[in-house]
Amino acid sequence: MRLEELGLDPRIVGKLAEEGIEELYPPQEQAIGPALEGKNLVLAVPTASGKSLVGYLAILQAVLRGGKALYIVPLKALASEKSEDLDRFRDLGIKVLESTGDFDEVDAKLSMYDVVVATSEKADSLLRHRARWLENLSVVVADEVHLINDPDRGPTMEVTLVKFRTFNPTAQIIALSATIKNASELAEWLDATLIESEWRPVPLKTGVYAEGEVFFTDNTRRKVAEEDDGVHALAKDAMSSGGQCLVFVNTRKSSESLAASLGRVVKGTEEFRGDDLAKLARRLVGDQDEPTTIGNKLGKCIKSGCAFHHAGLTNPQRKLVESSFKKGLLRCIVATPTLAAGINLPARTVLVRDVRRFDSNMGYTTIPVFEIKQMCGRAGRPKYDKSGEAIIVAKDEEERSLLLETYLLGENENIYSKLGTEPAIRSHVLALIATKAASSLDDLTDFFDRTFLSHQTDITYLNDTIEGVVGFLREEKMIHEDEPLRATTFGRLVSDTYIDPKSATIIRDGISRYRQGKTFGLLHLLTSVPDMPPLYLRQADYEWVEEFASNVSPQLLLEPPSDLSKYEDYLSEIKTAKLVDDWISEVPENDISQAFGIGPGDIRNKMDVAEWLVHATARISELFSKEAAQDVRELRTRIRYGIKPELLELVKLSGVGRIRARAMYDRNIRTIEDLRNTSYDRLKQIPTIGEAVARSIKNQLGQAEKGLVPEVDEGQKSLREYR
DNA sequence: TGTCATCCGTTATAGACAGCATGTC
DNA sequence: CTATAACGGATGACA
Repeated sequence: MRLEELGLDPRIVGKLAEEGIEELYPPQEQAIGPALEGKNLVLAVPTASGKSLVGYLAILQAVLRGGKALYIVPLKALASEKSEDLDRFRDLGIKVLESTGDFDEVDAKLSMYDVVVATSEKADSLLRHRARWLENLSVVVADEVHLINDPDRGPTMEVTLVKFRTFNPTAQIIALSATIKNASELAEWLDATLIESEWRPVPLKTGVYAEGEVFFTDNTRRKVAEEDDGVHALAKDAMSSGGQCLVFVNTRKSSESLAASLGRVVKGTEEFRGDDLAKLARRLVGDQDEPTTIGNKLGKCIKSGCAFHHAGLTNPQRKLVESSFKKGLLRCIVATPTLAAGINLPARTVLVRDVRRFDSNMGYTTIPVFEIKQMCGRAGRPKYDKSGEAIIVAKDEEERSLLLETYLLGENENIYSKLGTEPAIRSHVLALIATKAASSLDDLTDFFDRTFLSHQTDITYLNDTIEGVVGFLREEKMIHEDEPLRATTFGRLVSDTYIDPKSATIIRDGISRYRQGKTFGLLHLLTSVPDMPPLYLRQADYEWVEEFASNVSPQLLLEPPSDLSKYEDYLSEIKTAKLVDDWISEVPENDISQAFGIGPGDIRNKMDVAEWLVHATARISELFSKEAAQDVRELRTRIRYGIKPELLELVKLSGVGRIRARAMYDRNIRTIEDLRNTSYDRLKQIPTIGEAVARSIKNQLGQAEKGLVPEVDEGQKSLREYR
């Protein structure tokens, strides 16, 4: 069917034609009717089969008629991917804003935009902050709604959808999901039209390898040279015919070692472009603020044309790997599951080496069918490959048939609401009360009656939990004693800062014991809260952490646990606090990375969490412990930049972070006053400070040189991206 | 005596969302 | 409750 016949606004059709889109894929075509009619929709189709476009089209159509739209995604990386996609329609007059925790935007600014792309947490946060903009929504697209199944983050997605349906019943909900077994249940819950399909734009051939031979699901077979182990032989096969290859493994270590050895395979192919890769590797090292072991390792791998990819890498490193793979320069990536659910990064061949994975709660477990399919779904690049190939690697023939049955011929799992857990209820009940969406127990039960949880199970048992939570919130003075239920200032603050109420009580109690100089105690407070995921306590850590703990114990604000079963948690908290402490003592990144056995990316993530929590702590201390507030605010800046107190002044300048501030300080430029007395010429001589940064600093001091136009500050831009 | 290959027990294990700025009579 | 790759120390072969 031609695009014009679908009832799309001609302007959209024109724009799509420019993009080379003349007709829709079959599932898109099926979905577009109900989508444009404004019906609620559940579209459950494989990854990379173009389900986003359905969302985009509904959004565009609505916006051209004067509506507003929200596009919810599970990952920040996807938020930028989707907002870039939508931004291509800006000549139609559509203004798109990417809103995540990284990009701060005030409510007032929102009104300038037609479409907001946000993570589910950010969407919920906008609701908690009562953003007026949301009242005028006409379309809500929820991408990857199967996130509802996630124990940690699912409840937010679910609650957010219920809120939109409750407060804005006319808004159209478009839920995009991977193929799941109980999509119909989801559709019933949302009063939505269900469209399911297994169709893919590029045909996908799937099979399982064992002992030199791949059995495909279409009953064909293929022999593979057996001289190496399976993965090497398969990768060689894939790449020698000019294709790119994506390998999924279950640990970071494996991804690094496999990438190194697969590099030798890449070197033997025609597509190997050694010079360009060497250039790329050099760029990688040059881009880093501090050279790290993992960066060097990655550089080495990149030189051989095969990179690894996992969350220990920094964001710039990850992006570099992704973009050079897209360009075809890298021939192979060995990745942990980061890439399975992440951004769109297809390859002709996908190899799944591991179908089991270690889980700290459950031991060694099999990976859900749904996840393996997501990995396999990355095979086949639209427009480039005639077909994609995904092969799971088995140990022996017996396992081969098992894997074939369960993963390739078997059904996906159901998704289940995870909203029934106490932490989720605690946090969302408070938010409902704080935003005045609920003022009685009945209001709360009414709300929970509209959830997917309630659609799936009988939730009368929840009433006890809800009452218990309300009791807890009263006791902790987050809501007032009397009816109707109302949040206290404290309660509203907790809801607004988005921390777990439990965390808030720990912080509030701990902060009251703060005395000047107990900086480590503050750090420990931050790391002992449920919002801070604990660092793994290795056997070798035990001794030093224990010793360190006894040294710093006078500074602590919390009693060490008397309960022996919590002792390990306590040590792990101390270890994490020490990590933050090292960071704000300017211990080189690589030393931290080595000592704690984590990657630079992990350090960044941990510090992000710490900064968020220290901010919440600052707000809480303003309420309960004013004496501490100033010190906490200072600590916050130190965590943000990773600096000792002496650099606090210099870092106020935009474009100046830990590295440049330290460079100036060590050259006796220690205050803003010192900077004024430093000439532009001297400034630009300092390593890491070039002409542009020197000029920007002078501008900020009001010492702009004549004839120099103040320009957008490069330093600040890269800093933002980096964080 | 020093060096390297091999064996064998030990060790650690995927990912990633949230807030918000500052000041003054 | 489950497994396994990679590491590191101990051992042994050999010059």
